Amino acid sequence: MPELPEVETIRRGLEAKVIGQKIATVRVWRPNQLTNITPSQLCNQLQGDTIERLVRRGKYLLFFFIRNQALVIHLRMTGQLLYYPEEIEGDCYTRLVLTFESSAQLHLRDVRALARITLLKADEVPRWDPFVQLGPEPFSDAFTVEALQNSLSKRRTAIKNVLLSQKAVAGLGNIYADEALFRAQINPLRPANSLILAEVSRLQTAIRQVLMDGIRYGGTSIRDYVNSAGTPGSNQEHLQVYGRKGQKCHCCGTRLEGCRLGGRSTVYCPLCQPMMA
DNA sequence: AAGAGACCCTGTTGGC
DNA sequence: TGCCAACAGGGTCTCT
Repeated sequence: MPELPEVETIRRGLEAKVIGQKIATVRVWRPNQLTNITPSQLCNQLQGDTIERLVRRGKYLLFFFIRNQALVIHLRMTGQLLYYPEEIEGDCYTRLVLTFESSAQLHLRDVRALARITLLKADEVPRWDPFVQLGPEPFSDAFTVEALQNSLSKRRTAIKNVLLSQKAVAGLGNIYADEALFRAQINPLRPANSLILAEVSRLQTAIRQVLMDGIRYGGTSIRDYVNSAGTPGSNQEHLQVYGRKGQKCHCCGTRLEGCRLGGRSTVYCPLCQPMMA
């Protein structure tokens, strides 16, 4: 559930708290959530190192350390990163705890245990395969109408599948993909390569708008999402289609329809988002 | 090569 | 009321 706006909200909340903090201990409860390292290796590598920078790329959060290391966390569905100024006992869903020398702690809490943790050399990050595959950041200069048009023109599958693939643009998940397509008035089932330039342009703008709104409202809290202080966001109050199947379109009053795409539930307005351009 | 579906996870929900 | 299947979904893997 944490998509770009949620991860960015967490990053902004954590930035002031964790930069300059030195790791005292690391505790791991689920070794299989570590992708490329054992719990004892992770502990040994991070102990005594200091967080220098906090970066978001797509839905990934990267903790860069002084000693050329980067801890990469992907929260997937239910992951939460919670900062505590003093040591505190986690609950049964606590999967990873970083304890700093100040005795502050960062907890990864994750009910479904789908979050993934990777430790890289900082200078290897740009060549890490998942990042090589990742599309442009939606707020970067690289995310142009032309770049999006180019990505979409090669794909015959449904436009929503392409948005979820992270290859045309990074950071959209099920919620913001549905919302962006609604705002751009594009049917999620449309073949990606059938979009005309005006539609691609609307989509590029809509993607930036829905993500910007998501950040402005502190993220979307449907089920599990809270920020690093444990506070929910309010963007769920502003959603136009996600989770509203069968309810009336805020724009035209038509009943919103649902379908499945790429294994994900999808909601759209059949009138505002027609199959033809 | 592209596209579709399974898989990992576990709490919640809906149907019988 | 109780039980169980289906569902939620991001990324990765496998198969066609």
